[in-house]
Amino acid sequence: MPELPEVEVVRLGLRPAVTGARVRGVDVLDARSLKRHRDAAGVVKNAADFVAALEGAELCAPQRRGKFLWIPIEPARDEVPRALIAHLGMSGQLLVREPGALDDRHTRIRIRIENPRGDVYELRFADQRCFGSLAVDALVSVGASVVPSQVMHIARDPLDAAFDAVAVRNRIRSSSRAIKAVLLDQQVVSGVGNIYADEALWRARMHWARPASSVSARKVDELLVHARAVMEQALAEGGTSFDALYVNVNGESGYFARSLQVYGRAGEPCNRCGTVIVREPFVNRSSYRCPRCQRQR
DNA sequence: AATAACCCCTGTTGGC
DNA sequence: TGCCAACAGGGGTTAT
Repeated sequence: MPELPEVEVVRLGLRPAVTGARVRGVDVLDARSLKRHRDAAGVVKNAADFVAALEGAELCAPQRRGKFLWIPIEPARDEVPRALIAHLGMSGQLLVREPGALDDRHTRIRIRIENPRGDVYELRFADQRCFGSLAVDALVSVGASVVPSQVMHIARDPLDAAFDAVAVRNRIRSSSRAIKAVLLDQQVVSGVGNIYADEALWRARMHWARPASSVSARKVDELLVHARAVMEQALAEGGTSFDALYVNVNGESGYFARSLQVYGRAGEPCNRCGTVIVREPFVNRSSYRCPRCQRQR
């Protein structure tokens, strides 16, 4: 999927179009894209309920934690605060289009909005693989923050001002799992996916399979600094696009793919030492690393 | 409790 | 040319 930088690019793109806008109509073309639209017991609610929850709603500025995106709804009196939440999964896109613009492939849901200036846009959720979803979810308070109930268990991400690097480092080091598996665990640190995990590990010169508990505190701190740095850099370059699956709200690709050091570069030389990058199986996916810079030890 | 295995989907690509 | 397996950036649930 879109990982943190890609989701943040989408959030920034949505902001001017949706902040203060009012929902004028909703079309659910494929209810599979509402699998996260559930009641408190976790039972999926129907499309009509989703539409009713959004019709006429006033949207606030979009928020993000890790790879989750949400748009709080201005609450009516005596109503539970709620938000339109989005997870892009592996192939989800949120596009802002002019009304009547040419159809986007795999469009599953359309939301027509009108902003305070009277501009009308069509917010489109397109998703090839249907791993992503939209939903309307209750907002709940967790400590100092307010997040959708489905995001409660998601840890803060490295770009969050309240990210506690020391606590996260200690949590990482308390696990016997492979360091990469822990880095990908959204309940430990959120926002990092397969691409940026590999890139951060390369920058830290660390083998993905090292037991997290065997890595020194200093090295874990370093790894987290690299994870944050690589995601910030990717964000500045508009995110990573390998193909047309990840795009911003205008349907445009990001430029960070050209800056990747290991991900997707099997057979190519490491830019640090010239050794050929290898691809290794890792939980039904792949890990890329430099065999010389990132040795297991 | 923590961890591993498997599930959800569709489309593209590369080897035979 | 055609077929089929492998693969693709996700999270969640179930089993161990």
